[in-house]
Amino acid sequence: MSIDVAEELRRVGLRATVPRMKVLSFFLDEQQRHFTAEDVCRQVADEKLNISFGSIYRVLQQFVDAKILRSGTLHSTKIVYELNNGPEHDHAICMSCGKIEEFYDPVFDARQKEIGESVGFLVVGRQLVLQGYCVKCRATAPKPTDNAKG
Amino acid sequence: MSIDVAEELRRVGLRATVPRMKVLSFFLDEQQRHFTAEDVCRQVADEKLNISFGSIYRVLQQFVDAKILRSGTLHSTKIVYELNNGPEHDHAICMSCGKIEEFYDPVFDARQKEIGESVGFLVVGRQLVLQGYCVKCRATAPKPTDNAKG
DNA sequence: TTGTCTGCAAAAGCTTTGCATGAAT
DNA sequence: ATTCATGCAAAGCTTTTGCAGACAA
Repeated sequence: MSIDVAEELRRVGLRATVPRMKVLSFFLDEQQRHFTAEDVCRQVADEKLNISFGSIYRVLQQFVDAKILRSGTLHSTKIVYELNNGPEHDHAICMSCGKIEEFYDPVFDARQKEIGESVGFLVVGRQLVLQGYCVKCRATAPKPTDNAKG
Repeated sequence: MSIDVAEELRRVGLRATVPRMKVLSFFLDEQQRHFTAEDVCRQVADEKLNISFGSIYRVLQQFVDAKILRSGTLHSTKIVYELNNGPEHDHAICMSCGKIEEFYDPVFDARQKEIGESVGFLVVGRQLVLQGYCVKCRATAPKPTDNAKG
């Protein structure tokens, strides 16, 4: 795994340092896809290796610039990072357990262009997060009152 | 104007204090609709009256709780507040000048429910911001390269 | 009077940055 | 050897909170 990530790093013009390789390996290995800087720092540093918060933030931002990662905000104001592989998508987040589902809907793409035109905007992107309750949380605590907007 | 806001405040169970009346009056008077706490503090305090940041934040949050205001994040990570009047809507923001347009689209409402079902979520709300360029900025600096996601 | 609110200032939470040491090429 | 990256710690920025004095009812 080390060789792969080292080459990938050099490919995008970054030196193959330990923190960078650890962070990239972490994203490539995990089943989960969405992590905050704190998540990454905790997971990457636990193996007796100390990697500072400053480096984590710097590396994550460099990876976003290099299109290795994408960043955004989902739950709170914390920045969430995910691998920039696979197709464009939006997110649905469970307000009870935090579970995140990704989805892609062509209807949104089409409508956002039309809506932009109706208000005189050339739309080039969007930030869309659906808030709700996943199957499991609906079963255990079905409380579909109106918590959020919409 | 003072009488109105004082009564409105008491109606929602809040004492009619100077900071609260000033803040509410500010939102009611302005043509613009979207303000950060810093915006409000700057605008409300300039008239020789000193209102602290602490109070601004407390009052804004109380107004959100009382359904007088709505809050969310549009541009940055700063919280943006708007009057909770008129219908539900989403926002389009110009990435060049910051201009904000509000819109409502029933297609989104319908689709978000269907999408939720397809991933097993009961969707109760959403956070949607379209990013683009307004008419004016398209005219002066038409640079529709791919800055943002989508 | 009584309970609430304010201004001040300090703290909290997340992220960024300066700097000297240390590592990659 | 040179250039760049790291760890540490301090600062930045937005928002929250504790507290004593002040105000609304």
